[in-house]
Amino acid sequence: MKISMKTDYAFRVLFTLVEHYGKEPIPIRELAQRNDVPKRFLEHIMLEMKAKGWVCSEMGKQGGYRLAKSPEQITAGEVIRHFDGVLAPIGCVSVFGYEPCDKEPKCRFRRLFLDVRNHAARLMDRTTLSAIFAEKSVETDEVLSMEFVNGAGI
Amino acid sequence: MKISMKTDYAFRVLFTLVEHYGKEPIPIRELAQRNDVPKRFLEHIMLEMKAKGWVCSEMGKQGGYRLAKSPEQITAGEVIRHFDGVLAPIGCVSVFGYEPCDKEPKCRFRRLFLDVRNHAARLMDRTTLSAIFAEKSVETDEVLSMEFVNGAGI
DNA sequence: CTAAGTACGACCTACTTGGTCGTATATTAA
DNA sequence: TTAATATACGACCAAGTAGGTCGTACTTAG
Repeated sequence: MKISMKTDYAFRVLFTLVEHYGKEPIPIRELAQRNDVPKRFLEHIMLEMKAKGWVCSEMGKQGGYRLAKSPEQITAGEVIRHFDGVLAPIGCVSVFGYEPCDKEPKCRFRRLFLDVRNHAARLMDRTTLSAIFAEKSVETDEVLSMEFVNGAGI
Repeated sequence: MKISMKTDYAFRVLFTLVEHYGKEPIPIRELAQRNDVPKRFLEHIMLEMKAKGWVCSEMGKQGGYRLAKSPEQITAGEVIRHFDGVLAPIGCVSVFGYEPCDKEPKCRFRRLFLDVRNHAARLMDRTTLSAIFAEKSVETDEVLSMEFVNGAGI
């Protein structure tokens, strides 16, 4: 269930670009340094993001990357779905990667997994980069202790 | 985000055992056949489930597996968490596998991922085998079309 | 004793993750 | 015009995981 490093790196860099939205392009070298991402690896990630239309590039000296659309137009859902694929726990509750369920037992989970998936999808797809950016970090301790009370450790 | 084959297989077999709860033990051979699971692979899965206390075994001829507790006492959450590990999308929102976040950008996601994780955890941990078993399969078409309208394909 | 079970560690293959490297191409400042 | 600094992009690669298979020892009913 964990998100991949690619998604993680992509988000880090996107935030730097959000912060810098409207200004001059930032070279990969700097994006990599500031976010502690391996530079050569980041090259590939940037190309993917460019193909997705989230960022655009300028070549040559003084070149680099900038956001291609406003931060309100990029959702967390898009990014995660691109780098980590389909979010649904099992195929038969996925819309994108739908696979009919032959096995009866599998289908018993539809309701449960569908709930999980729908909630995740709704949240992820409604949350834009600017919304996340504007948000304050949650206090770690508060959240953890709350969960321990519930006993619902994951 | 997909669940592993192990989890899938485990659930299939658990349901067969739920159906047969209170009767004579079922040999792996039959569990494998009925649920279309590779027999030799299932052996390992059954051992893990036995170690978890979900099933118990009887050796020798006429032996096999049966449920070790009542279907109300086994939750979907336990099973998934055992076979697929921590459910949290990122470390810093996990209670079990907590890892402090050094990177600022990562923390921006706390609220979003925490919501997703908490909802998933609550659902999974509250849903017992008997609850899933009692439930009717949802109509496939209904659900899919609903989702297409929302445009929230995952 | 034998047939039919479980128990369990060793092994294996294909795929995925998380990268690195070389090199071609574009842009600009001197 | 050339050196410096960018992006572009395919090839490669090491380690880990997923999803198994196999051999074999042990257990029990009939």
